[in-house]
Amino acid sequence: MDNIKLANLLFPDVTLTPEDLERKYPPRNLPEGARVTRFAPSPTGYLHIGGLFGALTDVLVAKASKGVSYLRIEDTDKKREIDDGVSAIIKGFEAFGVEFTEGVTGFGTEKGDYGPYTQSQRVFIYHAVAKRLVEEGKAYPCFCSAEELSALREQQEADGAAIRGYFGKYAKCRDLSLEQIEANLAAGKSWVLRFRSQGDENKRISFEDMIRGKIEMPENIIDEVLLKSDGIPTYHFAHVCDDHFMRTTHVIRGEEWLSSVPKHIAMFKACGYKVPKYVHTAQVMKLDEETQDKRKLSKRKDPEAAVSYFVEKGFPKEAVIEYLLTLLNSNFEDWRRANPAADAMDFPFNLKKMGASGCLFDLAKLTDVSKNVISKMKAPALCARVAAWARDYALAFYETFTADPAFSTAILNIDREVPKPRKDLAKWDEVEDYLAYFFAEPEADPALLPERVRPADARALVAAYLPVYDPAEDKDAWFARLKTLCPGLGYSPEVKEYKKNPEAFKGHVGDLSSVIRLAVTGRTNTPDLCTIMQLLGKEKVSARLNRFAEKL
RNA sequence: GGCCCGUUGGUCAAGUGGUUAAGACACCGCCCUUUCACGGCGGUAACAUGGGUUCGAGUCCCGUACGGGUCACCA
Repeated sequence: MDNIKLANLLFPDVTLTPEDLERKYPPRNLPEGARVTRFAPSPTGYLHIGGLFGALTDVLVAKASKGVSYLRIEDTDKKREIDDGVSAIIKGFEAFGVEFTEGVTGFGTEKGDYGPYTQSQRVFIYHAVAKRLVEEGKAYPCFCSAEELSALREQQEADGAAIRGYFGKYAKCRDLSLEQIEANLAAGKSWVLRFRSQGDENKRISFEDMIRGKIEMPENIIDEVLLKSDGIPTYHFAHVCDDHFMRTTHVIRGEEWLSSVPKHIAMFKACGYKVPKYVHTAQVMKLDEETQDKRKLSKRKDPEAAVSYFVEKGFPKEAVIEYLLTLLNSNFEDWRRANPAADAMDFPFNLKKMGASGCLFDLAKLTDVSKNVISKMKAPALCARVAAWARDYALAFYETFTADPAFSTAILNIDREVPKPRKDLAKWDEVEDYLAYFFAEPEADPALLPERVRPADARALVAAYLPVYDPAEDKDAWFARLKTLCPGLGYSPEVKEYKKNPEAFKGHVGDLSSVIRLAVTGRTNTPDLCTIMQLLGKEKVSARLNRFAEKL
């Protein structure tokens, strides 16, 4: 068999050589130990939480080693591709502030010297490498139809074959003569290019996974498809060519790829390329409500699988990132405690600390992380974030919230910027309800009156309080004032006193403040009531107190 | 079915042959407190299972169970 002749027959127009490519994409000039990572999604749908998880790993690993991370679009499956797939991915990363040093930056735009970063634009590279492989007898054309291949599969299943696929005696086209190939080509038969595996099923190959350690598997013996009949490479071949010429040092990907590593190593070696380090990460799972089993987060069944879910709910991007980081490296929380103000992206990420088993996505924990993140924000920044979210997802609220920015900032500033700030808010979609009583008179329900306060007592309190109510009083004066009313109403001005001698009083000053809180806000719990009343103003407060008294 | 990965409290997890088996979330209790939060203190709760190896095993080896992945001209 004249391989050179075959190569020219298959790739008549390809003149570029792998050597040209080596010159075009030279080894990167990076400091010792710098890692080059890539995130390589297919534009087949929205950005998935698992995708964010993986991308974060890539970015952090590169950053911690002063290396490079890049975004490569793997659009080799035209059938599954969706129209705005690329922008969905880019937008997803933008929403969470994840930035790569290189690669695709938008629809049709990219940065970096190792491009193009979109696989459909790299066909010239795959073909140059493929041609060389044919010249060296390491790849061959296969003319089998889809029907023939599925027949083969059924046959193997019937035989109970341990290994299934296109290999050895099943590989009909592996040893076609040049004449047969020429005839097939002349007949216009479509073909794929297959890898001519040199593997031995009785031999084992071992490699090192940075998370799982040494892994041993049988050698690959399958003649995997390198180029599909449309000339576009399969994932496997694109992975080998791209990660070599983009000079990737660490291939970080989901564990679903673990079983194809022997295949990939064989291909790297056949091409004469150095095999990259492999890192197979565990999947993000969730607890299935029906079966109560852990299972992979599914795009179809789980709305929270899409990163857009968190954007819509209004989780601050920092919170989602922080939470993901706690899953990624469990010492993140310790680091955060030691570096409360540091940028999460400066966390010294350690691949070896990644868990090997799948973790459950825990919304309760995310909520906790988020409350902490929000509690540290200053009111003006918080206001801007709430407004930006509301403009997109709660327009009516946006109007009322932004009508008086100074007021909005002031009400969000209550009990904020103090040593122990409140942690009431976990996400932006809670803000509207949280602040509702500032923008509209609440419907105070008399049933929510404290146990120790009967309607008549509440009415008496309002009657006594209104004449002495002075909105100019500060918190201490405000409370002292309330205490002066207590004896006349049968309540104790001191809680301790009441506790010592409960029979002597109807209740204590706290019960009375609860009545005012209920009348003014409709709630049984709020931030500092005195400040709330000051911001509301005397007119509204008085009106609310009166209205409440009438209802009793 | 073959091959591979995984399994420490409800959840995320420290842990690399000798620990009273950390910590965080959730839950419960107490304290603080004008409410509620916050904060503080405390509590319930775990090495899937059976065999080895060893003076000693969550840690090493083998089997079993359960979960996951993979076996496409999808990634």
